[in-house]
Amino acid sequence: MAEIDNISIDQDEKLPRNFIQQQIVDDLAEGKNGGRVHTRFPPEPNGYLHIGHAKSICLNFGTAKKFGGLTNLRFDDTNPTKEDTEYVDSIMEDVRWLGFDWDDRLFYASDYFDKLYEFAVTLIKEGKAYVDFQPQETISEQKGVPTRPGTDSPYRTTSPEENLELFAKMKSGFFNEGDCVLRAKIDMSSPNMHMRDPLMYRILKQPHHRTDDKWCIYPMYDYAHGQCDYWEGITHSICTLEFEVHRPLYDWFVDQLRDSDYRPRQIEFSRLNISYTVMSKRRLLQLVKENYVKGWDDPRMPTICGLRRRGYTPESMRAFSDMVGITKVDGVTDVAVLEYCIREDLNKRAQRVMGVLDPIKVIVTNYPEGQVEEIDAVNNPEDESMGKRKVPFSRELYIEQEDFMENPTNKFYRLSPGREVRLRYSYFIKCTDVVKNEQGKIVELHCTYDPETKGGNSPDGRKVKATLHWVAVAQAVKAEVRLYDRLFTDPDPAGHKDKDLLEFLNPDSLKVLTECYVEPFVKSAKPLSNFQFERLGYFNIDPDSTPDQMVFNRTVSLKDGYKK
RNA sequence: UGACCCGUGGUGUAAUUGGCAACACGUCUGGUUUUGGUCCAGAAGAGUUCAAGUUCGAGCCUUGACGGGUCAACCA
Repeated sequence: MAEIDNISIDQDEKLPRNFIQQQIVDDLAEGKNGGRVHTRFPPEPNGYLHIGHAKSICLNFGTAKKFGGLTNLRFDDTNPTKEDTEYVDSIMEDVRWLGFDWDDRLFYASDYFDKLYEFAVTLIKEGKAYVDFQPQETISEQKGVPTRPGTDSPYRTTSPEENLELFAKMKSGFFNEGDCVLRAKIDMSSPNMHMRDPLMYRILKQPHHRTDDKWCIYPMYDYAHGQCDYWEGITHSICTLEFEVHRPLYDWFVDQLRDSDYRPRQIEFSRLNISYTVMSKRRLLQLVKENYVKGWDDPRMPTICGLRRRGYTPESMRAFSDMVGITKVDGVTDVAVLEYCIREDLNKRAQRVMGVLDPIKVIVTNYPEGQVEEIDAVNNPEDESMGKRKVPFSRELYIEQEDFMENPTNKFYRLSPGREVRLRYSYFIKCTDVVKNEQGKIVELHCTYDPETKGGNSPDGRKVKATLHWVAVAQAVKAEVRLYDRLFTDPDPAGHKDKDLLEFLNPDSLKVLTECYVEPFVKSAKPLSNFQFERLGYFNIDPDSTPDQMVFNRTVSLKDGYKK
């Protein structure tokens, strides 16, 4: 583990400084916050984390580490109507899986409910907050529109003494949901809508997943976040671009609270978008709820649990996060970059194995019936230390239907009648007969092998143009293989104002093959193990897999240089 | 018609702070190869949204346009 950390630090050193790191360098140079760097990852536990969160996790933990600082995990659980411990657990699992550790610094916004209440009381006493009994629509109307100033609430002039009493009644449950709210008294004519007397508390008579029914008033995000940062000693509060206009409010609350030079600073960066998928919790939830996918961990989902099930490694996701960079530019990253990252990682590490997805039987007519040879095969040509294994070879084999063409085109140089190819690690074979059924469909190929070519080379220096993967029929493990394609047919499915993203759902995003054959070696592997099926791609064992019925996911295909 | 933010090859980022626009992905050649993978060598592709200004010199500073985004939830 230590070794992996060192490697990632070394790589990090080579990366150019992003604008956030630059700002931290500047802050440090100015001697801010006693030279401390402390970040936090603050998800709301109302859904599963996706790869955009992974970028934020890498950014927050990575940035702090780079400057010798710390990172907290904090659940932003100020809305009991949406949150649940199910999400808390999955989020912790995902952060750990990505390779990050918050040590003992696990916090919840709900940890601060008492302090937030006390602070609200202070603001009321200072005449900076008031209880407003107007209906929601009226408050909204009074806020006006961005181009026109708002108007004051009639409750804005209530005395602090009376507000104190009213707020206490709010807390005690005297009022019903919607009767009133607590608002900060700031500036109803501010060009920034968030400064027009924002709501601090609303009444929600709902149990909270941690505080149960202790509270019936809950703080709003804007009222809670900066204060939580402050109390935790956060120095750099990194969030996404949509919070940019919240920053003056963030600063306003913190300024009311702080009593020293220390102040947390909000910095915004652009959220991650990846082509051919969507990245908002709302839309992902819709895909799950309406059964367009099989769950949050469906391997087609851009969720961390989905990508994990698909066969993505933490290393590949961290590499991806580094590669896309941090800016304030709103763009769409090509999914090919993600695919590059997992291929690069798995190329170095994945156990090679042979598997036939779309089989056609080959009879090696001059090979003795009943004979089985154990052929030596290299486990990973990129890593000699991974050693070798034995693969059974016999008279009846499966090869890929795609690897045979009765009337080959110019560029096709695999098996065809009369042509000789190599079976990987074993022998040269030559196709002598094509056996068809009554409908004219090819059902079997008859080949001869050259015993002199054992291991895959001919003593006479004869060359072949292709090497095929294969599996011996008798020893083959029959398996199900799930092939995934992009979820949407449009590079930016959520980017069309006039069209619903469901119009772009890819009907072929999942293809299940049930008649696949894999060499027996895979039987010994654990769930989620990554393999390369030679010439095809990277595959892993799905959690649905059982010893009797193995199930593989295709993580990603190999790059294919073959052009028809 | 307000405030704030953002515009650099197809895509994502860089440009040591004002000095020959670089890297990665992708694409295309060629070589090696017992994976049409990997690896190696190479190529094409932007003159930095536009315009003016400051300057010996601007992707970077200034001003103004244009284009895109965010903000008017008792969500975060």
